[in-house]
Amino acid sequence: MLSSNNEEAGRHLGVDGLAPSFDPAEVEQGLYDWWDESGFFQPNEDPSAKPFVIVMPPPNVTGELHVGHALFVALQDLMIRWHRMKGDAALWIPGADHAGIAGQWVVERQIAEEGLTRHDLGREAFVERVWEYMHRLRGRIREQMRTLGASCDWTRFAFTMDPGPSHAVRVVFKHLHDKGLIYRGTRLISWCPRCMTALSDLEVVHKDVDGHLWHIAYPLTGDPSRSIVVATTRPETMLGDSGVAVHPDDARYVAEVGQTLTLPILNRELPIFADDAVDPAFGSGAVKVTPAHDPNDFELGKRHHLEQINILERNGTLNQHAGPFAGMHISAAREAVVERLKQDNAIVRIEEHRHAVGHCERCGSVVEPTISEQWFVKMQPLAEPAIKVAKDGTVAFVPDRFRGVYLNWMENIHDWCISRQLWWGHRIPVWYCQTCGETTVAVEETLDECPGCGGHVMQDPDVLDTWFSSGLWPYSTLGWPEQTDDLQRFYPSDVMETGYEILFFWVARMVFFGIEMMGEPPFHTVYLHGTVRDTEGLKMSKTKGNVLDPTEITATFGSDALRFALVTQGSPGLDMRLSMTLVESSRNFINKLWNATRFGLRAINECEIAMAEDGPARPEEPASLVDRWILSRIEAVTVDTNRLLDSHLYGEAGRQLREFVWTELCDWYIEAAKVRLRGTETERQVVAQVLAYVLERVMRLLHPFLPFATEAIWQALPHQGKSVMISTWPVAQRTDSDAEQRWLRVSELIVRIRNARAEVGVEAARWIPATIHAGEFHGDFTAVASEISALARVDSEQLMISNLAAQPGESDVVVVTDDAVAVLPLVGLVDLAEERDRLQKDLEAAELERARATAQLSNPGFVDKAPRHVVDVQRERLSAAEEKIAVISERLATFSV
RNA sequence: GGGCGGUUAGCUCAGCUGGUUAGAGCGCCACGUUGACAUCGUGGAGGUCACUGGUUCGAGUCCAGUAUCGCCCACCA
Repeated sequence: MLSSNNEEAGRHLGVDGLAPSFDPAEVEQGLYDWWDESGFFQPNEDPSAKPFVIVMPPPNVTGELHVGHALFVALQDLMIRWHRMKGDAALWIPGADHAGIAGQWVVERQIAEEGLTRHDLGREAFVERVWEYMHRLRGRIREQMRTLGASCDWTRFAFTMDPGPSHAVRVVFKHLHDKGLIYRGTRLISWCPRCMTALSDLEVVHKDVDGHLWHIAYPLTGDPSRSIVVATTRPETMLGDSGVAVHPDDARYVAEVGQTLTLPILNRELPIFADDAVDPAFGSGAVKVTPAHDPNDFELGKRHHLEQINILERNGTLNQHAGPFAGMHISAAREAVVERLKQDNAIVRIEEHRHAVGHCERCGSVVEPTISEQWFVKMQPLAEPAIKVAKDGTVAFVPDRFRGVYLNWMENIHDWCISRQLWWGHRIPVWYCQTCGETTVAVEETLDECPGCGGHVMQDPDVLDTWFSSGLWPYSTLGWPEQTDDLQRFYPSDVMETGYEILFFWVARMVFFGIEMMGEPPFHTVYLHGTVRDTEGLKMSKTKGNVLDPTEITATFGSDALRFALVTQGSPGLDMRLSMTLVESSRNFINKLWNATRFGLRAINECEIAMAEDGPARPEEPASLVDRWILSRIEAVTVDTNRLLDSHLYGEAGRQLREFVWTELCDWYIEAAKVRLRGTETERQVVAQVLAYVLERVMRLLHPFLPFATEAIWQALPHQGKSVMISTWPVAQRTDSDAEQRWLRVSELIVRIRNARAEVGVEAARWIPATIHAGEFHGDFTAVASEISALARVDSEQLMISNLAAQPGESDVVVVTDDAVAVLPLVGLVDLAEERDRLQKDLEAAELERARATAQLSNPGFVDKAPRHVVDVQRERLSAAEEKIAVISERLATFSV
């Protein structure tokens, strides 16, 4: 019976040794709770420990988690577990986001099913409903995170709408307001008529749509028989026109500048004026100017003191300024206006025209630019230091190309519209006195009276853009503005790991807010992952119905399998496709690891291998070349893993570990171990020690990738350690490249013998005799004769290793490697002609090899300029090929046919 | 309009500072139950590294250009 020495963990794990095959449900059962209850998720309190902090991108509390969340959990948990094992005070702060506009929308849709709107409920009751929803979902999201194994510190869980972060929002608002960086202004903003709120530039997504360019004739007031033709893609906005602009040098219109036109339908008089901004080559060269509904025209109108005529109501219907069209929704107005213009013969021409139209990021409605009084953050002063830290590398990007993307955005930034006409979110902390008219910005949640005159105050009805509060996340979660111990110790954080799609929304804003409020950026590294797509490469979305539920995958294959698939499939900054076969093959790998340990454990327990608390000792005097080889390899892999993790190449590190376990440990070492365990007691001891050492090391290296499985397996090993997650991260011992090279010769010979057996058609189960002529490496081959015998299925009684030239007989198969010749007497099996063909193929390969090496070496530039070791490799290659050719040729010569 | 990325085996992707015969998983073919694993083993087939130039002794890797797919940014009405 295989049993665990760690009763506590064993009890929680329900693991009593390792079952015959890996069962994710069994393994993950209760393990997370045990970790959590043991306090392993909280940062190391040792004051000398270096903090390593990741602030989790708070998922929106608007739905279940999807595989995109599983990806960030996998990557962040990997980094956190790795640093925790390195002895750092690793802190991963979990949280959730109230998701302003998205959150409100979800609940609005829910009550719509009851036939209600938010106005039927009223603000207070509606907000109450949203809170209920969020409370319910919050727990669900937390459960899913736990299922995924996220080792975040739940005692520090934060929600954007909680009192602490909300207070931080008000303090920042007041700070920026007092500094003049937040202002209220009447400006042209993007308005979603469906959500009935202002949006920031980022919340407007531009889509190219096929439209038309309408050419409309505006008659001259002074001479209605003549007209100027303007071109527009949005004819309905003509209702708000207050001028027509032409280029100052445009000869066609130079005479008309200063005159006026009569606006069709409404008969308003419009001045004709000149401005450099007009492109004479586009359309008719004359542009209608609608200052209240077009960003360009807004600027133009300001320069030329034009009237701003707002034709829109908040809900997207046209107001009294639209004359006969008042009350109509703007989406219907285009057709109506065009129809009317046609009747009036004002339409001169209609062209096909493809152009970009802004849509609401959340609901997809066409966004209307409109003039409105809103709150803004003045960006220029905040952007400057945020540009500097990206340029000088204070904040690094992985992959680095996102630095440019970030800078391009920061350098062309516009002021940020932060007020939203919603009910769900942080209320703007501004109070207006009904008596004296004074405006007060308060950090308190409520203000009872006007601090100036004691009059009655009313709070601004609007709420803040949800990204305002997320932007403060790296310190609002640590108790700021109180100078808490957490804040002292854990700000700034280290790595910001998130999707590239929120680089501007979130990352950029955290940077400038962090510098402004805390005096330094909130992290030194931004690691950006890609989007998880479906098997077809399509983005997952609820409407497409191709969203994968991580908990379903987890239930079948386990969290580790999903995480390993996500981590090893991806590369920083690139999208990836996730398929079930990929998750399945990851699960298969875990099963392999599991079973390798089952094999190892038997030897370890039989030999009663002692292990210190933090793992077994490195075997001092390994008996065999295979031992030296695998011990060297595990150290090399340790070096590589460290190097790759340091360079944020997590996927590559995982793939490399998988490769090591499967190919080197299982296919070679364990296979070789099988025969050696039948050997002397000393040999058995060594094998068991090596297995213990390597397996224990592998569990630690893989723990950040496969937290559940490695813990379960590690607990089954006979040591006194408490948990692999708080064991020491491996640092490499010396490697032994001599052993690695020598074993390579042996394994190559074995592969070649197997290959020859297969080609000749020797049954797999059949043991055959062999003579190996090993020249200068004869000693190596002798030392591992039993391994060769077992792995190549050569009868050990009949295996002869000699440094004398082999004397192949008539029906022998001859296998030639760089370092050895194996002669396999296979009487009755060998077809001479086939054998000759086989050798002929080998000969051709060797000749090609020789030709290539010769070509390289006869190139004078190569020998002179290439580094010594590269040239040496070619020389060795040449002499090996020559030797091979000699041996094969000699053998071929004995075939008389 | 500007910027960025992908293009490597049938499929999904690695290939990190240029250096032997370009790798893995899945799929495919042929065998196969040795002290773990059929969620497996052994052997094998399969690639003009999108294309064209260039730099270099040497290019999948660096440079320039082309094609193609995709993404981001952008107030030409």
